[in-house]
Amino acid sequence: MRYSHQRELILREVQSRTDHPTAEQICTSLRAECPRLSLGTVYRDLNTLVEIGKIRRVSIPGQADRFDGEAQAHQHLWCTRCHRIESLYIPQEKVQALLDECQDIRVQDWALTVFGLCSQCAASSQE
Amino acid sequence: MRYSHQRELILREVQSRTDHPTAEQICTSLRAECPRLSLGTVYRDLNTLVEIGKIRRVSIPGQADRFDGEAQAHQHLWCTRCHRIESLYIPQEKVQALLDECQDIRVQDWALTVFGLCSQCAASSQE
DNA sequence: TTAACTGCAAATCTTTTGCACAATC
DNA sequence: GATTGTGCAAAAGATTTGCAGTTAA
Repeated sequence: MRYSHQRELILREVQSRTDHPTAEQICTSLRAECPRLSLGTVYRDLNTLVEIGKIRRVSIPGQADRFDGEAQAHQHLWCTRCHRIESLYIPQEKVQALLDECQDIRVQDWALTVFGLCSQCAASSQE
Repeated sequence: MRYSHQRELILREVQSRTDHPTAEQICTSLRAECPRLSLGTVYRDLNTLVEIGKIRRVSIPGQADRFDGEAQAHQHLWCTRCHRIESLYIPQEKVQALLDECQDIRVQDWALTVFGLCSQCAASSQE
């Protein structure tokens, strides 16, 4: 794979953010320094970056995919009140204990998404 | 909510199948007994049935949503070889042990999707 | 009778793709 | 110079929605 200015910008943008942006949000932000950047290119480069394992895709039903600069496997919380995505870091051995149940299948990857209230919203909802 | 013939048909169709059909597949099947059934109605009724907890939505990135007549929480395997979805039944206490890690958030629901080879494909891929 | 539900078609939203041009190696 | 990547616009795919007519209570 050959170097590409756009792909590098997109990678840095995703890695520098913790808010799990969509392709559209990434494109809008980057147009400040790269006005000609097209949404098609952003989608193409994001797909490439996911394929080579530099970033991760976070899918929430009914919404545009979001992207996460944290390359290692972890989990996500979709806050049903403030609609933000928060990364969760459940210890790998706990996840492994769960996947060990899958005896006869061959696990390649997995995704755990929790729906509920993030710590802030949970705290503010208490009397 | 008032009774609806279409919604009842759709519920029975989803409950009677184990292949996690898409809205389109459900619509096509049901047109045999309800020729005028429209895809819009199928989507509307599926959303309603998910909301009231009678069925579950299964989302795989980049694909049309699928629906599962098994109302209770469980997990899914997306076979990367034969592209079928298989339900997994990991014991609740194992899942709970994992969710117990989420101390400060309030869990309402969760989805665990495993990507890999189903038992059939895993078996046939061995020498 | 009236409020909810449906069929139909058009609209919306997300993502991909074809193509001519530009950038990298 | 050959090939990969990009911008642009159009296309494709999934899902929602407006509206007029139908149906359940």
